Amino acid sequence: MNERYTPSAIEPKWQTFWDRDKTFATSTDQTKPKAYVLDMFPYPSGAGLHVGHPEGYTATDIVARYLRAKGFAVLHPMGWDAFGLPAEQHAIKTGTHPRVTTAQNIATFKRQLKSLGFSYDWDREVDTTDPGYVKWTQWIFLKLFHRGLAYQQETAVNWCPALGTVLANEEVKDGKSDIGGHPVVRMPLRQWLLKITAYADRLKDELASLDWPEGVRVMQHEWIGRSEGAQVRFQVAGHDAALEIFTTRPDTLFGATFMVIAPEHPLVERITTPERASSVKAYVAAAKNRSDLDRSAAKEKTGEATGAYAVNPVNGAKIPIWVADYVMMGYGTGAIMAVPGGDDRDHEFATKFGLPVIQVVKPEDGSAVPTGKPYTEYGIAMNSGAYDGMKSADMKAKITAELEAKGLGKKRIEYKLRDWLFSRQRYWGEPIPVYFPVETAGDPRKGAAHTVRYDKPIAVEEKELPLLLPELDDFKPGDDPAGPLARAVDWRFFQREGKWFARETNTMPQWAGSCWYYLRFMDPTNTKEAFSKEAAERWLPVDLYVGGAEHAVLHLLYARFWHKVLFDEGLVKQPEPFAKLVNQGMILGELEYVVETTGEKVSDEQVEKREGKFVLKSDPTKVVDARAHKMSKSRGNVINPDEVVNHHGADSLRLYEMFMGPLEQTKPWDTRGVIGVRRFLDKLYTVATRPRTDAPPPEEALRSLHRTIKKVGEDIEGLRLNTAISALMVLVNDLSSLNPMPTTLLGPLTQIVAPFAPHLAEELWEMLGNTTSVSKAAWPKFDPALCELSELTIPVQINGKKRGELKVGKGATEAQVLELAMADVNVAKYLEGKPPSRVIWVQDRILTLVVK
RNA sequence: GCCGCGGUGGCGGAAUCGGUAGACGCUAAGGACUUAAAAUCCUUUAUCCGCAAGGGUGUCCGGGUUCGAGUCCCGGCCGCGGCACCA
Repeated sequence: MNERYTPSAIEPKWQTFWDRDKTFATSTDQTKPKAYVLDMFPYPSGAGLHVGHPEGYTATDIVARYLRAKGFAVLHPMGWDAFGLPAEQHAIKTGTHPRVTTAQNIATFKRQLKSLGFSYDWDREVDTTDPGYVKWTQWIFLKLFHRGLAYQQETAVNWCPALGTVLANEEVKDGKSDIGGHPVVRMPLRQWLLKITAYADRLKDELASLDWPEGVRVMQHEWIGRSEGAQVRFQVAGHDAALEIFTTRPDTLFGATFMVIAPEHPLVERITTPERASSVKAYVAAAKNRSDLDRSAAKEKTGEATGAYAVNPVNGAKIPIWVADYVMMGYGTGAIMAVPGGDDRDHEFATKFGLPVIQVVKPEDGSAVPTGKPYTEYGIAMNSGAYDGMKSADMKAKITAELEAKGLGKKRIEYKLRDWLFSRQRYWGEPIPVYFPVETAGDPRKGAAHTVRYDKPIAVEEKELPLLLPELDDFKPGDDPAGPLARAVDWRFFQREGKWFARETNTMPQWAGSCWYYLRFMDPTNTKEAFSKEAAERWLPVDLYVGGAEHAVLHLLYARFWHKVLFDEGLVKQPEPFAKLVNQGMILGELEYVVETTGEKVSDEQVEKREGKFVLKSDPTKVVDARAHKMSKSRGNVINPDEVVNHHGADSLRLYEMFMGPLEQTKPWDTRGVIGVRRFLDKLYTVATRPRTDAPPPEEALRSLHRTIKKVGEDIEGLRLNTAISALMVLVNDLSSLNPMPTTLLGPLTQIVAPFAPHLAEELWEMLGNTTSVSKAAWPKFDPALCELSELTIPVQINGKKRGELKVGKGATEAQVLELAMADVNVAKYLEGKPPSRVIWVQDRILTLVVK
């Protein structure tokens, strides 16, 4: 036994033990209740683990260890989201195969995770790039394909020349790629899409059933963006053509003073008058070439009149049709009726181009609408013929029904959600398991002229899965939007029954593997199925899912979509995969102090606070900005968890990250703070290794123990891990004066420390003479009677101000406490001899007296 | 602009149901031990007046409800995150 706590000796010992003993193998005991505790699995980057990873992982580890001790069969797995761009980029630069890089990175991540003592069942490790996993990702794709949920389309896509690939709308920010920040342009390309819109309503409605952060639910709700309105037909004057528009406000039809159609609208050319043709043509051409960056950066409205007019179906008014890029082809019908009296954007446009504005809705409360501004709320109809005086909502329903009766319109529901662009022109992803007939006279592998019939896709047979990637030496995308796989001609083209076929050269996006990994964890070695029905029934849904808020929409929406498809296939019985979701907050770098005027960095010792602001001690006129920033290589504020482990041990790192503050909160790292939890472990070690006695413990110590057992359990269940650790510190402080140490206290103490600092707990547990892991022991029970303080300090308030304190036994009655209070000198001073006019006694908490 | 989250000592945070604001930890100061340093231990640490007892002030700001408000209500300010021509 060491004199002092030495994590570098203890931690490897127990990590090896857990590995050999398979301590954390998932229980197969069907009589136990189940708990599925899941982390968002990482992309194993070359940089290794950063301190953000262990935050969520420690939290779930604590929960998993606690639940095992409470008698649950716990599924707590870990794996790798290992397809993805960085490995491919690295391959392009160095020629190293992504598979090699990926394997190295996984090895690093795994070593680091193991060094932190997480209780994963490593026999269930999954790797999305493993052929045994890819097989089932492709298998699920085929399910979607056969259900008509995967289809091809020539679409204007976000082509990123620098990355040599197409990006989903979600991966483009302000016209630049989310990864790398390269420019993105629009170009038409044949693409695979998944029909997530077919599930829009279910994805929206079933959000309500989830125990998820409000913010994430709201974000998904808005992303889906359902709006109810009407489709209305406007005849184009002098043409045998009509403009179909979508509006959520058919009640403002009388206020439509012009129409706007998107530059890409099919009617643009046909209806434009000869006089306007050249201007419109130029505008449309310019709009097509404008990248997303330009479109989103442009504040000012632009547009051109087509010279054509439309007829308002409700009043026969002839109104001009304009082309403008503030109307997008991808939403609704690509055409709108513009109501400048009731819509900000239309108002701005009307103002710029001098178009008339008619107010058709007034506020219900009779208040005036400020002139020069549209009134966009619901209210009372005006300037709307026979509808004047109706409430907006009523008029909306009535006018829609009337238009429908005349065949001029109908109710319509629109979504912002678009179908999911599912193909990527990359190498390092799952090949899409589809091939196409090839029309050719020769051998296309040798360059014979050929036509690939992309319109006749054929699914790869299930028994041929997995369809693996070909070996390549050159991973460059090149200029060919078909992607690097197009160059692997021997892989791409094959003959069957004398006919030539070509494989799909697009691969799946990185999201594919992460859409269902939580299902594979339930049954990771199954070679016959993606997962068995029994496993699904045993483990679904995921009871606790912890990960970063950056996945609020994409991953979580895609995974829910796939899950619902599998639900419809009858493969899973729950409509939703993740019952409870928690986002861990980001860990920022250390606080930095910067002089506002000069930008000079200073240390916290050079700074003091005056009137709510930090200023330089040496020159208090200089204001210092104190803030923490996101960790980044360029800023040089990255904390490497390995260094913390080397210095203080994994238990200290785990404890510190949990002690910093609430799990969900963003919080700055403070290296000096680590010493606090390290001292706690040192103290615990000292207390637990001092001479012991079998004599019963003093009552106060016993009460402290029971109070802490209760609090730690409750706090873990509520994921309040910071206060749980604080409670453990209080307990150890309470026990530190006991010498010799009563043995009966040490067992439970070790057990409740174990989820947080498992290595040290195992060591102490062994010293107590146990021969099996502390994690095999049942969670200690507390005695409610021992959880309360025996003597309470009750404050006495007079007219809301605290004027005294009384020591009373728990359960003291109002009369008893009042009598004591009246006897208190200080209380008496404030009563001035008068009896209190009112006495408020909150049992065991506070006594308030009111005197007039 | 809209939506979500938040604002408490020098710092991270606690106060879970409207009931002693500042638990726990860091930092800082003083002391013990030591030849010395580190480590450890002890004391103090919201702020102002006071030797003390005690008292004043105090949870972003301004109002309100209440015996009592960090907590509830109304109005504002600031920070962070998301969305952003979606008709």
